Amino acid sequence: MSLNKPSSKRAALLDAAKQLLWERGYEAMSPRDVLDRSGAGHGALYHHFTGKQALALSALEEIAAEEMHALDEIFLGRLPPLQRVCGYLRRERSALRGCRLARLANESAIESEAFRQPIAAFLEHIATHLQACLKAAQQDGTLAGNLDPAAIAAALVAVIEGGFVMARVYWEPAKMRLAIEGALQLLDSVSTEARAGG
Amino acid sequence: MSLNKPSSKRAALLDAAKQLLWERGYEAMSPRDVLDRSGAGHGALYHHFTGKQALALSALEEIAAEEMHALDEIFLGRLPPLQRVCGYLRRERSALRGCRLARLANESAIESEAFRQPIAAFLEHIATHLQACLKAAQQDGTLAGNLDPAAIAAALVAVIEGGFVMARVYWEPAKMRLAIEGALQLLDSVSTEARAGG
DNA sequence: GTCTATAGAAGGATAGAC
DNA sequence: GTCTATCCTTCTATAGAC
Repeated sequence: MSLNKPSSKRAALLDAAKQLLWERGYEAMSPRDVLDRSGAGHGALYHHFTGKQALALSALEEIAAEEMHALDEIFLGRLPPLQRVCGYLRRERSALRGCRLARLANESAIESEAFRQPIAAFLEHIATHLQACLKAAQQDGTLAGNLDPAAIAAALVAVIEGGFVMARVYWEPAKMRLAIEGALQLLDSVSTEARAGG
Repeated sequence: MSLNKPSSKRAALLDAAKQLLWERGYEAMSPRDVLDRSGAGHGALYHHFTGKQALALSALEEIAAEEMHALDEIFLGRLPPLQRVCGYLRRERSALRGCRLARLANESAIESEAFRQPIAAFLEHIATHLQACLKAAQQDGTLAGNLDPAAIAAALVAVIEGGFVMARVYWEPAKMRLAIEGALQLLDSVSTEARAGG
């Protein structure tokens, strides 16, 4: 407690903001909510950050870093490229909670470049991984060569993000799984690998 | 002006609400905004509706009806089934504005069944049309028979909704088009029709 | 049916003590 | 660095006149 550790409340504020951004989004996250959950007082917030916006931005950047790191782990490994794609698509997700980053796509704050940046970087990170796998699959002959890897990667990212939207609109996680299943069937049809299950 | 038309402000309120729901979403749409835009006074709103929620719900239902009707027109006609699917996917959209209905997926109000209903009905309407086309295509032999129409339809809906999200996150309408292009390439690869341009 | 006046609560931030 | 006290604005709704 009396260790020489500066700003113990700063981390608590960031943690609370990260949770609330996922649960409620940016506009619906009030400074009061953050304070209650973090246990910090009003002063701490405005000492460490210029305001709600700056706090949210720092939180967003941490979230993006965490998620991109998690992605790297999924795409690591020596599996055949299309199986890595499949592994990403089948990844366990809490569909009803929505995408931790892209859930903010429809907030008015998204019109700010600074706010958009970490979210776009995250989507781009997914697309880059997918595209690399698709190219590798084309080179080793397991994926049809006439497809555009960038376009297919974008479509797959859209299936994931759209799947989150569907799960929430129907309030049924299975809807997201169904959409992903459809994407896998299409992908399977254009691949020449032995079927691995699905 | 002096015609015997009851509640002229009711329609104005609904119109304003329909616009604002698209532009800002539910929580960010304040009664004040609606009044300013509609030209109605405070009293008119609370006379015709019990409050903001009821107004938004009525507006949502009108929006869903309009959009479903527009869908019916797109899927009408005598084109081959896969070309109708293609026509829907290529439909002109204002990507940066987001989906008029599903843009509300991440508002906390979505947890209410009544709020969800018109939005889910809209997505279901799209999926139903798509699924019918895919089944027809399988029957006339232009689509691979091993695919599950329900899953493919869900995947295509997800591509559209996810495409909207991507366009807004990147603030680049082309991102949505790229995702749709990827879906079309996949669909094209599992169809046996002569290429119609892709 | 429509308006103005008003109200209680919450949002977001500043000032200044400790 | 952290807290409490305070401030102004906006949100959503009610009351009651016209």
